[in-house]
Amino acid sequence: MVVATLKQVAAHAEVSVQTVSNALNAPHRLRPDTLARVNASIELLNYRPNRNARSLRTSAVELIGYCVPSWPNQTHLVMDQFLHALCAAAERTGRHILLFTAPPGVEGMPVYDDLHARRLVDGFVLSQTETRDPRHGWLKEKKIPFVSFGRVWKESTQPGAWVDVDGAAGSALAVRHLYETGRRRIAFLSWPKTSGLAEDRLDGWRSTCAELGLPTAGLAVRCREDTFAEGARATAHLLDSPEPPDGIVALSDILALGALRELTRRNLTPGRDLGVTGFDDSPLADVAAPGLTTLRQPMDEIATHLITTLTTQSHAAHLLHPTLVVRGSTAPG
Amino acid sequence: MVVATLKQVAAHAEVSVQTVSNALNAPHRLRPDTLARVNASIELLNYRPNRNARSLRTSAVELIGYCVPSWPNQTHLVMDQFLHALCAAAERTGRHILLFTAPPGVEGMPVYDDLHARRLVDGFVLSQTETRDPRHGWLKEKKIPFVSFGRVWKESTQPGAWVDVDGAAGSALAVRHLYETGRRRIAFLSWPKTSGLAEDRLDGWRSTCAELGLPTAGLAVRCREDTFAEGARATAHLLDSPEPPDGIVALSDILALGALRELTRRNLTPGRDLGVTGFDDSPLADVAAPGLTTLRQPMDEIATHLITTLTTQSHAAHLLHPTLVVRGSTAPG
DNA sequence: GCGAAGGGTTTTAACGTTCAAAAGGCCTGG
DNA sequence: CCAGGCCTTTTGAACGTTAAAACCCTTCGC
Repeated sequence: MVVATLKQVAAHAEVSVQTVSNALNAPHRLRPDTLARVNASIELLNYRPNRNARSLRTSAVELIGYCVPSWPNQTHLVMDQFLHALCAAAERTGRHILLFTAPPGVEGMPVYDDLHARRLVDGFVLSQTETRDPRHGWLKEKKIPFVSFGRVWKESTQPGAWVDVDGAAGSALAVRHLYETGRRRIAFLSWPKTSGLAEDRLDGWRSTCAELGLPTAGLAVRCREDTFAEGARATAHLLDSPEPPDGIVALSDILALGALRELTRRNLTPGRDLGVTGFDDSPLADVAAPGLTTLRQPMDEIATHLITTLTTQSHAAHLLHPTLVVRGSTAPG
Repeated sequence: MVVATLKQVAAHAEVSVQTVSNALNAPHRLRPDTLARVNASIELLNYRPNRNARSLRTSAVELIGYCVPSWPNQTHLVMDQFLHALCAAAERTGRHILLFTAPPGVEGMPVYDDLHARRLVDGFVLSQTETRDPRHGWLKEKKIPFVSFGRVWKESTQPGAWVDVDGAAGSALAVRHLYETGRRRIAFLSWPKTSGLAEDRLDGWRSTCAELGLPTAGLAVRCREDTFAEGARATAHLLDSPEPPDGIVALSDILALGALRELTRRNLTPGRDLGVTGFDDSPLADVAAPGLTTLRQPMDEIATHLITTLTTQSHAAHLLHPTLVVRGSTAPG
């Protein structure tokens, strides 16, 4: 069956084309009986507005671009959660997500420009934000709408709107939870200093420990990369120290699982002998045994804020809070 | 800067609008000097064709729909790889991927229909195919173009085109690799019988063992779910049997990692004492220690076939072969 | 020298929708 | 009975592009 057009619906309902258009976009303008008649015809002919014609006329495509990241060495285990949430949020406003690939950083900007100039998308959601991300200024200068998932760190004035999750608050939650389950020496597994994300989460651990009067000296370990082996190595290092910790807050689920593995290897029981927490609530946290206590990013909230910020063109900043998902790895000690 | 239109380029190059259009879509029709003049104007005015106008006229949007899956209990660790490959393949033909959400199974079909009827997409890539997937027949009846990632199992005549990876061939590769590294009792960690995927991979293990004269009796274990704990439990069960295996082919990387964990717990060294392989080459395989030997899905090839099959509307079937990625977990025993 | 053929370019007419403005209908009040 | 105003509906044009036909000019064959 070929799709019906406005014209055909109009002919069937014996009104003008514009009236049918109004029935869809401004029903209050129609007399109730006309509206009913038109709607009946719409229903009967199974009419669906042609999005291309609409976009051509209104010059708004209701499509949001998202560059699908390809990390050579970093794993992104929660990308499916993020995309699902982003899609759902977009659909709640009648929009959709258009995926594309582009070189990382500022080299990719011509691709963004092209997509926007050719009217494939109205704007962009950026992720994988880096310190002083050059993409922000570029897009702003070209007047291309965008919103960033992730703060542009260390900048007092942001060139654009952003949404982010408070990593420090996340660490604070983890530390307090470990404290409440009886731990008093809480270590932190981190990454190299180059990552703004890592510093944020590390700061939260440090300040919360200070507030609770807990020691931090010698309890922060930097892992070289995000692997099980590095998490295990760092944990081994901590456990072999004169004063081993009784709790570990890890910067990622992967490091945390590495920690769990090291505990198991030493015949220590995670949760009982030592509390361990991860970050991001990746699928791994659930399939691990014991389940990994971790900090869940509020994906739906993030996505909703991203979409509304982008579509209302507001220059807002949203700092959201992660929530603690408690599983076996922090069973009361 | 407001984007230029064909009209403006035409005025600038002192030709008609259609000539500019031809310069882009059928340059051979123009006299070389005209073409050069038009191209110069295009360049100068930074002209980009408006996709909406084009689509309206040609009724082809060059967008492919993909329903972003949300598995309640199954993890999909290679989705980012898949999406990246799919995007890249689409872009190679000037197309893009449009993401959307829909209820699983046949309940979601009205969403597909709507997207197609409103001309947001030309067709769909389906994934998460199930046994006798009802979506295929539904789409075929509505004449909505689609291609499926995953066979509709056990059907002799498929209602549509598909691309899939030969799981049996994958298992065969794993078994032979373990055989060549000296293992002679090779077990298989599987899932419940309900999964066509699992049966395919299991069959490959069984037949290859038969070919090599290896035993299979008592060496296939079904895991209840895809978790580390189940993988570990099954492995423990195997190791405790009177004749323990010296190799394990697991249906998934997660089960394989569960197996590795159980080995470590028993102070066995994966790779030296027992060879273990996984499936799918998820990021975990690389971050595990030792690295997990696993079967990589040829994502780029899959994506390329999906896109070309969909866009050429051919009724083709492509069965692709996984490749073995050897890491430490099968170091020669 | 004239019709045919053909390459190159322009003209005309859509594609399906919405915007702006005009037209029509109906009621109210004088 | 008509002017004025409000509410509903129609008309005309436009969004930017491409397909098809028409047109012009040159070249070719006889």
